[in-house]
Amino acid sequence: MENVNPMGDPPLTRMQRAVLERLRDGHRERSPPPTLDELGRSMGLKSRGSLHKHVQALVRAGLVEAMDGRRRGVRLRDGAGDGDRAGALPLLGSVAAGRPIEALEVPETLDVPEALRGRGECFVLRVRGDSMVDAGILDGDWVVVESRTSARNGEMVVALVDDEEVTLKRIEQSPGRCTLLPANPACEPMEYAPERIRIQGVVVGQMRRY
Amino acid sequence: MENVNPMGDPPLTRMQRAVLERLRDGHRERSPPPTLDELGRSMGLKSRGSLHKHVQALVRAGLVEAMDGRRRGVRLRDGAGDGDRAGALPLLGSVAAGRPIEALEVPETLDVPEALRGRGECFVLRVRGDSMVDAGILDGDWVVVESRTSARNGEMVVALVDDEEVTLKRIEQSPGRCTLLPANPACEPMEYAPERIRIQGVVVGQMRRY
DNA sequence: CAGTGTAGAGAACGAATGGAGAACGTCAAC
DNA sequence: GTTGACGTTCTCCATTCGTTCTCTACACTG
Repeated sequence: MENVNPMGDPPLTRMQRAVLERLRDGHRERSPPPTLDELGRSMGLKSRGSLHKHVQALVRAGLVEAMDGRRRGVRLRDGAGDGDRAGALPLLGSVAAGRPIEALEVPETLDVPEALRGRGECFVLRVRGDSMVDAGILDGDWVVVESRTSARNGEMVVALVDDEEVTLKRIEQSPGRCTLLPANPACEPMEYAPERIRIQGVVVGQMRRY
Repeated sequence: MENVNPMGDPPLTRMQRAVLERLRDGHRERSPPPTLDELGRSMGLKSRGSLHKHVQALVRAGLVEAMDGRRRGVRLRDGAGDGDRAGALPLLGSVAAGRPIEALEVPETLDVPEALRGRGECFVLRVRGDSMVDAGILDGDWVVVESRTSARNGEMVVALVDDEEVTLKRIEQSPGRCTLLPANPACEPMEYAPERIRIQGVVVGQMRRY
């Protein structure tokens, strides 16, 4: 009856989740992987045998590495660290002017240095097209976007237009008018009534690989 | 560095990691490589035999140089001294066309994701000026440079001219001629005899903060 | 009530870690 | 050549650790 596929396993029990949270805490604090005794002590438990069963459930769920005599201590698997700021941000897809965001089939993350991030929650988009080429953003570049719903004039934003199209442009807002400015002489500025535009975030960083 | 072991090898044990940390401490203090006795004494151990086993595990993990009768003392391998700075590359200064690299007064490093790096040794430079603006490299950007002494035509290189000036340009090489091409119509291509040019590296990545 | 699931304690087993120390051979210094 | 330092290999021993299992207690459901 052991189902190896994590998607098909029953949901984690309360205790299993508590163990996972404890492990994530330790991971955030950069503690070495705890032995069963250490983990048990930190949770007020006395029996390695009992704890072992909880840990094995997490192993089966793909969240924890399997242990053995040579792999001691309870280690979280990569990606099970619960969005700590260890370096990876979600790559949500690609953005090309006038289209919806092309979501990826498999969720990905991308390492982004702290120096390129904003203070709030960030995500990454891949740029398609050259509408911002004069601002030094080329086709294929990654942009780091801080989730925000407002922006200052001149900031580069990811904007949702009419709840269906997404675009990356510089924004100029005045009462009754919202202008999205490209950085490419071959493209035209676009003007909208403010209620048609929804700012999804502001660009705070950019990266390119050659 | 904990994850530097190839897939399949068990992670370092606690003791092995403690030995590694002790070696890194000595490295930071510029101490000479300790003998097994010295290292053991500094860790409260009495047996060179036991310690030797830990050191050999670090050798197998590629973190420590192999010892023998002539190579005495425990030496960290290059790059193994930097524990928590595994993602950091040296920031060597800034590069503006026609000037020497402006070295920093205090050595700095910069976090650079693996995705932006080349296979070889890399360093980072800050760009000054806009001679490469049409290639999407703006004043203030960081470029990730892989140390190389040769490049293919069309690659962007950091080149030393006449052993004194440094510049960031696209390179075109033919017999008897070496051309450094800007990406800004306000700047002129420069031609040199090949022996006047020394390629310091090739640009493999770029980053910008807003 | 019986059955099921969760959760804990604790015992036992075997493997692995990690230590001490002895012995051997190599190497450099004298 | 001699000597001491040093790396290497090996044996032996103690402890830790993961794993498996049994038993018990509690809560919930039909």
